[in-house]
Amino acid sequence: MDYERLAEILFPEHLESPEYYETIYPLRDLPEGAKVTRLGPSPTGFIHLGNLYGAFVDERLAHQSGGVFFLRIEDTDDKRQVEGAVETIINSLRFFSINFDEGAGIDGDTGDYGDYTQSKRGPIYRAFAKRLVAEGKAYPCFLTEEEIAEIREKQQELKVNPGIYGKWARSRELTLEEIHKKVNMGEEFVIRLKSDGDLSKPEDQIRRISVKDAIRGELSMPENDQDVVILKKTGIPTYHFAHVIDDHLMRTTHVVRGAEWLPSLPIHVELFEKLGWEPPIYCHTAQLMKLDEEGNKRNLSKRLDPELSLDYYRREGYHPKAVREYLLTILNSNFEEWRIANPDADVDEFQFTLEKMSNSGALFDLNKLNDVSKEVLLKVPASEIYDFLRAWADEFRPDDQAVQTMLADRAYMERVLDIGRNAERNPRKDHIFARQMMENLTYFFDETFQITDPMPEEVVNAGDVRVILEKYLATYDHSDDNETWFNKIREITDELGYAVKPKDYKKHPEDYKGHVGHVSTVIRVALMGRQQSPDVWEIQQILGEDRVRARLNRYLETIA
RNA sequence: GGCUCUGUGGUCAAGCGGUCAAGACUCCGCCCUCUCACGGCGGCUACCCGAGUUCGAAUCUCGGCAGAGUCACCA
Repeated sequence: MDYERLAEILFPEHLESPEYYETIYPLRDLPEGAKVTRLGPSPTGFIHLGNLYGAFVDERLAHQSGGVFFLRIEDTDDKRQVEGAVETIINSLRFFSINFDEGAGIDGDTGDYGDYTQSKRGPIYRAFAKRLVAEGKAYPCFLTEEEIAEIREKQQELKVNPGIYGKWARSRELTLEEIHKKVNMGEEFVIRLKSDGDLSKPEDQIRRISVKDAIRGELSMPENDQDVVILKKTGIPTYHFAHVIDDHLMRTTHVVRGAEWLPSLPIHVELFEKLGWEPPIYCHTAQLMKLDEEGNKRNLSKRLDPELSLDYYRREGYHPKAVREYLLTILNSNFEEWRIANPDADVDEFQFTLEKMSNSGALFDLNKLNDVSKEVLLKVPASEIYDFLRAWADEFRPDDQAVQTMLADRAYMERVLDIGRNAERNPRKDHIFARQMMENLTYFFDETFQITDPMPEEVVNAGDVRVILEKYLATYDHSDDNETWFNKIREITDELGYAVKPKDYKKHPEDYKGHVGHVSTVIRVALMGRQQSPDVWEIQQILGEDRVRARLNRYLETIA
């Protein structure tokens, strides 16, 4: 067979030579050890936690080593394009401080290794496919869908591996004349890799490939024997071919991708071999899992788990720093240790390593995220939290009157946010995510203040609610310091026959109507509408004297 | 079904032939305390199973089992 001739028949258009592309995309001039990584999302615009997890690995690898992190849009599947998706991807990741150095972008591409959108790289793929055909390493296949289905049925009957390979690859047998004729008649075809693999041999004679994965170590699996499609009948490459061509030409050093790609690794290895290139270092990450209804672990799925989309966390109002730190705790097992030793260090100072990555899929743990978030937010100044809440509210709650009024007075809100946080020891860790914070803090604002909790039973039974509030109001002096203020409560407590020390009450409940905690709770409920809150004195200082008196009076009126 | 990956408490995980098998989160109890939170102390709960190698196995080998992934002109 004259393969050169075949290549001309199949690719009659003018194409640059492979050597041309090698020249215009030279090796990158980067310092020793610098890593080049890439994110290759399909442009559906949908990003979930798993994508973020992977993107984070790419980003750290590149930026920790002084390398390059670029965005390549993998839109070779023409069926699922979504308008504005690229922009969404970039913005979503930027929100979490994951920024690209080059690649497809909003204002066109930046970087010298473009085009960064696969659908625009047609001639490049075709040039290399043509070369493969000319060397007898790839061939046109005219099998129709129906014929392939028949082959599969037959294979099932015979209980052999399905697919187009070896003797099943009928188009391999076609002569140049037959092909030429079919092409002239306008028959459609795909280009398939002509695999050298043979898995029908006795097991001990099957060649195994061995790949060193940066996360998983030595990987060993049977070689590829499938004549996979590299160019679809539309002339567009499949993922396998695009990956090999692009990552070679874009000089990617580390390919970070999910473990679901592991089974197709032999295909990629053979492709690199046939093209005569050195493959990049593969880093197959474990997949984030989720517990399904039956209690089984399962991969995160974009179709089944919309609540795990990045948008969910943005809507709830998780701070990006919190999500970032949480991800790091499941990404690198030694991160938590490091964080305890370096409580105030910037996350980026942590040396992320592939070796410390887990091979098994982690279950997403909301409890842990919340805990991490509390710690993270404690370190974020109130003014910054305010900015964050403001942005969150404007994006997700623009018409929510309650939320908007709570944020109207910046200085006031900042004081509210800081309550109990500046204690020299054991500061409060109340803040987790925006929605939770806003719901938590409603009692600071007259517009959203509501009495939701009942008065304590002990006091109600004794009929002392009114007298406690009246005495409290009578002795209230807004300028009292915390200690003076509480001593007054102790006096009222004692006068009315309640225990000043809760312990006394617990020891001899028959001697008292209740204890100082119950008395304070009456004030809490009247003032905050809740039985639980941070320090009352501190809250009062923020509310201001007028508001405090007004709320107490209003409560007395309602029970009059 | 073939191939591949994974298997330590409820969750995430240290561990690399000798440990009373770390730690974090959750849960429970106690302490601190005017409530809640914070903090402190303590507790429950784990090496998938079975052989083998070895003086000794969570760690090495083999065989099961379980979960996950993948077998497209999708990525």
